[in-house]
Amino acid sequence: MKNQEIAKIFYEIAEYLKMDEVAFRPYAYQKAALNLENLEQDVEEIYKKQGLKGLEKISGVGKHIALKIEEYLKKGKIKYYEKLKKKSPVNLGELTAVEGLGPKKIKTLYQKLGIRNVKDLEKAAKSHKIEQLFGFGEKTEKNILESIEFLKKDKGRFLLGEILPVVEEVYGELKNLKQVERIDVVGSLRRMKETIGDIDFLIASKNPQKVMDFFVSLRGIEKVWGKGITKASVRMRQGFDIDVRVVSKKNYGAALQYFTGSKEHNIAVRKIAISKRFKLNEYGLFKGKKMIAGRTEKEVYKALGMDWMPPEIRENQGEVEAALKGKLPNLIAFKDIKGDLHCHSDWDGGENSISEMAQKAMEMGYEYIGISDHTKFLIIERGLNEKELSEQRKEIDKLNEKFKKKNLKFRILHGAETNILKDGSIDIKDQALKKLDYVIAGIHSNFKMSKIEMTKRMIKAMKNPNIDIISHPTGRILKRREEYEIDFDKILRTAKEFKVILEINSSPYRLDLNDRNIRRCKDAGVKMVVSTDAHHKDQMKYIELGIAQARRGWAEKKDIANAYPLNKLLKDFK
DNA sequence: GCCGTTTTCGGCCCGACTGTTTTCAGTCG
Repeated sequence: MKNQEIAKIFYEIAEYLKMDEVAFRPYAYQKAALNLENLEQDVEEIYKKQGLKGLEKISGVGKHIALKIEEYLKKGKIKYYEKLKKKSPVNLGELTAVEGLGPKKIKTLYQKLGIRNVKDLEKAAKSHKIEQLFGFGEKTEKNILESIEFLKKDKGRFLLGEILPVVEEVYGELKNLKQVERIDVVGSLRRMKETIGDIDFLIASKNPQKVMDFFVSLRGIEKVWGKGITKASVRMRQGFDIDVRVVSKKNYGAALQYFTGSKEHNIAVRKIAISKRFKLNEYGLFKGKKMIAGRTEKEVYKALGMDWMPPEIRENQGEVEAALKGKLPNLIAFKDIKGDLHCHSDWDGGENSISEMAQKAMEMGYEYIGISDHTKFLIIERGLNEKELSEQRKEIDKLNEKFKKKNLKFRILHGAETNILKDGSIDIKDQALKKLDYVIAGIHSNFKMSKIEMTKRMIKAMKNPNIDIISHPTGRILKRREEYEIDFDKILRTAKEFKVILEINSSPYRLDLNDRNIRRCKDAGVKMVVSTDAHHKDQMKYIELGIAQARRGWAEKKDIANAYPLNKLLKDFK
């Protein structure tokens, strides 16, 4: 599927146009990119079946952009984009990721200092060439260096949500090969880590050579690092590597266990094997030369006196001990989720109407959806004021009335994602908050406060008797922005005392709370909610990412508020 | 460059914050 690739190019075109101070056109490209990104159908399929007319039906795509999509599908590149790139040959993806750098500053840096990428940027900053530029200064230079340091830490890792669609595609193609008896995603992807270094597949086959030949001929491969009889490694066009390993069926379970990891988990498990005078490797569990387990993962763990455990918790964080004692947690799963409580509608500039969002929620098998649009402080997101909230209520009541008449067991809850202002107050009056079914509060401004001030600010908001949920509690953006400074233990104590629920935000760019904080939350007895923060109905599918992090944090059904049926949930809300 | 219960032109989300340029451009959300 080329949707993401084309979207990425359109985003870059938008940035190039902004560099040249072109008005409005950048936003047209951005909008087209957003809609392509969230499109469920393959844009290539649409083009094959309906041609240019079909492309133009995509929201935000008109005649000219449709032609550019066609050009990419036919020739693999877009002339217009190549021309822009030639004019300013800078690595936009890299440079815009640096905090404080936008198209204008990037343009100046290129024109005055010839800076094309982060490497050039770092060199210039370290030799204090940047602070001398007009419009730049000492602080900007320092911030640039700090931001580069942060980006370096995450280098080479990709977001789980970015990679999953590619994985599904490759998985599907390999699975269809008749020589493939079994195939699994292994490694950190099977463990659903928030960022992924590379993609690993394990395959069972009697004819490894055939599988290898097929694998290295897949579409989208840029370079083959190595190809042997049972092992191959390639670089994909999108910049990450895929490794494939083929084993025979009788070793499959042991290999699955071995390649899933984590390394720390495997070391702990192997120590147990040694203590029982066994040897564990990727081919099986051995007593002397005799293989005593290896066909399935379960068999391997069982032979070691352990229960099988979900991949998400294999991080040597106590799961080995729990598995030995038969005390593994019963992890939350998608089937337990009854509704999504953080969804935006077109009232605040989201893509879909309340009714469309509700429809999607029903399709997902939910009992309820919570509409929680931004409130007035966030002007850019068309935040709602008190009056608009009460108008929105009327629309929601009407829709609920309709569902009742149709005997549908489904309900829309009226919430809001309010803003925690600098002093900890909420941007909506208490009177209006009381009328909502529930209230979310989140920090969307002033991220760089001292730890003490930030903790005070958050706690003040949590003590507001109308606040039920804190959204994206640590404020991080993966690979982009660090968490703000906050005393998380104090936050947990306050959450417990004032019965505030903390959100696990499922956006692929946030995943906030993260796995470790989820575990802390659970251990502190604080309730959580898994939400998507969807600004488009198709983003509701990201719930899987949030659930995966919840599982990594050992969360069970009882820990997750939106695993509760509606009546119990409403009782818990203030 | 897109879009249309003000439809083929004329709009298109805009205020706060930061750092630096002493009056505001650029970035962020």
